[in-house]
Amino acid sequence: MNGISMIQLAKELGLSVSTVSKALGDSHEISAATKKRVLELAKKYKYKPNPFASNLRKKKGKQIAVIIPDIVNNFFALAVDGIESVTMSKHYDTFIYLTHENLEREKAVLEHLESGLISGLIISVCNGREGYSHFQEFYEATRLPLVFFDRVPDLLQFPKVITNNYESSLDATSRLIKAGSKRPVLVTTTEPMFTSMERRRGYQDALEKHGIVFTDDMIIHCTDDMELNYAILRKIFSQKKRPDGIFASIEKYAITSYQVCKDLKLAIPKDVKVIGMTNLRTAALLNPSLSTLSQPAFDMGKEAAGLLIKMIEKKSYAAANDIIVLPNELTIRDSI
Amino acid sequence: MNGISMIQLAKELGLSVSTVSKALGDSHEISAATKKRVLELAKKYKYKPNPFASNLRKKKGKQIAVIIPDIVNNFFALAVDGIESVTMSKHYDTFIYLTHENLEREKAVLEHLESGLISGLIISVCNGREGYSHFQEFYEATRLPLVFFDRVPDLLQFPKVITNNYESSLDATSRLIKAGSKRPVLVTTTEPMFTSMERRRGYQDALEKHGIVFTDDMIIHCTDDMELNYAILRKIFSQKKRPDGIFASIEKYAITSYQVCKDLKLAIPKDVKVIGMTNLRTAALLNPSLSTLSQPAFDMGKEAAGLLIKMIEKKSYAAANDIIVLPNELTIRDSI
DNA sequence: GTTTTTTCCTATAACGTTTTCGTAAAAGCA
DNA sequence: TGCTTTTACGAAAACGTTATAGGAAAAAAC
Repeated sequence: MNGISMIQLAKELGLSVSTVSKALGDSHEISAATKKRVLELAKKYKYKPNPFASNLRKKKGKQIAVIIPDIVNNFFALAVDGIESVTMSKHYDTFIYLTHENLEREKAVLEHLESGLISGLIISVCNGREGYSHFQEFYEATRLPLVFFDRVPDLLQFPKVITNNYESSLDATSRLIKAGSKRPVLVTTTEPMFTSMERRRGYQDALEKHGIVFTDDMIIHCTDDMELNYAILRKIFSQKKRPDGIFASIEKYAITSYQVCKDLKLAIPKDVKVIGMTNLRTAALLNPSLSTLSQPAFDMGKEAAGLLIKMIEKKSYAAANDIIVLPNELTIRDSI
Repeated sequence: MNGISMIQLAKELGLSVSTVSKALGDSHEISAATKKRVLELAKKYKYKPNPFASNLRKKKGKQIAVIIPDIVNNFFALAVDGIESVTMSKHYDTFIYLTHENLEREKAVLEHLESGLISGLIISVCNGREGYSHFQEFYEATRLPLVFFDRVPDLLQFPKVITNNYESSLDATSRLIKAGSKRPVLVTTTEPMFTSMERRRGYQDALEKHGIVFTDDMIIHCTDDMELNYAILRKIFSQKKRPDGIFASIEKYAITSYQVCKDLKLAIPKDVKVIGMTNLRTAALLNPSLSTLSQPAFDMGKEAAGLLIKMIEKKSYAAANDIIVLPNELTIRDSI
């Protein structure tokens, strides 16, 4: 703000503002000698172009936004890390907005961003599927490039970065069964999301593949309320005919499952085998170490940001309907 | 970008642009009737002021930046969560920059931000103490408000949000000793930071208070290299005269300590008592559950953002040298 | 009924860039 | 030489706001 402006540079150099601007932009219209003079003085005064003036005139800037449900979650933190690694290297600035699974908040952020503050947007949507129209509206209003990752709106035509949720869930469930589980349950969210539906599909197909009859009570719906989740799981695992396997499709549900088993004196993996969908670094240190299906969170962020910037810089229009699928990683530890 | 502008609003209303601007700004110079007309049309067209034009003219905007070493770390993630909760409610936009403990990167970000993109800055500095001059230079160049949190440059006069590292370390160490540890060690970083120095001071004073003679080898210096840390700790705990207590002053060192004890078949807490400085949510699920000294990360973020915005909006000049101290929380579990 | 004040609005100049267009001088070419 | 082309720059308009100064009409004051 307090720095020197192009006008002052021009004055001191005895040049016009437009010449200075072009020289700094390395335009072919400017002679090498002049460019050198300009650059040197600019360096001497540590000249930095005013981004507001520049963005205003060019009608776009090098700022993007990331909208995610939560940052206190290893998956999203890793994704942001991946995004930032790209935006940093490409000299973009990254805004961050947290929705905390609140649809109204998500809409509000989107509406706020219609002001044109940014040149592109990376999103992982919040829980629930009732409405995705605000994304469409945002796009209609701004025509700005949008990239979704992980939690994507399946019905909308936007570029997406996702994982092979179906295949890897099928795989994980199969491993539970092969390890001896006769009745593995799926612990998932009450909120219907594309990702969790895919995981469920993989889970059910694995059961079918191994000749296990699926019944509705094998899907355990948990919530955002950890206390309530504990109660739900405890009740189910206190039954005589309790499950002997858990595929926890959400990070925090694996932890609660562990707690319930510990408190009910159910031995893992003898009584209950567990695989958790999680990126927790402490998975290996739990007792027993937790087998995990982990998402390539950092790479998802990287891919999403790379795609977005490509779209912003129009190096590739083809990207518009790209769907990038990255593989989840299954790590078998002592819990199965 | 594609939205309607003030000029078009003015045209359609048969008013001048300045009238529209003032009406939208709820100026007293404009009659209630006119304000109503303007507001209604603005709403109808979903008018959003162009932030670049506005910021350019006003010479400031509602954007701030957060510079932190890492986001894949519960402490910083929580802090960002706290910051965002404030910036959201105050309608500020939050940029995020990660230094990954790289001083050059930190300097580069700061220099980039000298362009005037933001109106304020929240920082937790990266490892090492050799240079803090870039912060001073940034301030001289921009005169922008700056707030540090947790990892603060002790020698610079800026507002800070920290925790009672000294007192709580003294307390934690005392608990280790009272629990029976005759020779508790401090596992800390090689990088000299204000925070870790304070923790060390608390640790040493606790030893003295309980009549335990301190020797240099009771400070175990770990690095960023997890493998190396493992080797260092393993070597020390393999000795005949091994320590019987650990105060791990950095999150990840507690985990490594657990691993080493597990592999060396040292029972926690019988053979070794452990307290870790960490915000890990899984601390309670480790085997045995880890006693923690945790930082009020979310609140630190909240306080820092609140302070910053107060300074930006000049509601309080007095904030300039504020130091806010929040208490760490000691949670005793099974590891001592 | 004149002066003063208040009310409500407009004109215009910024803010610091980028871009379009114009043009003098230099260079190329026959 | 005279013509065209290229090179290297400048003038000025634009981007969409906000702030300052001013002014006409209405209201208030004397």
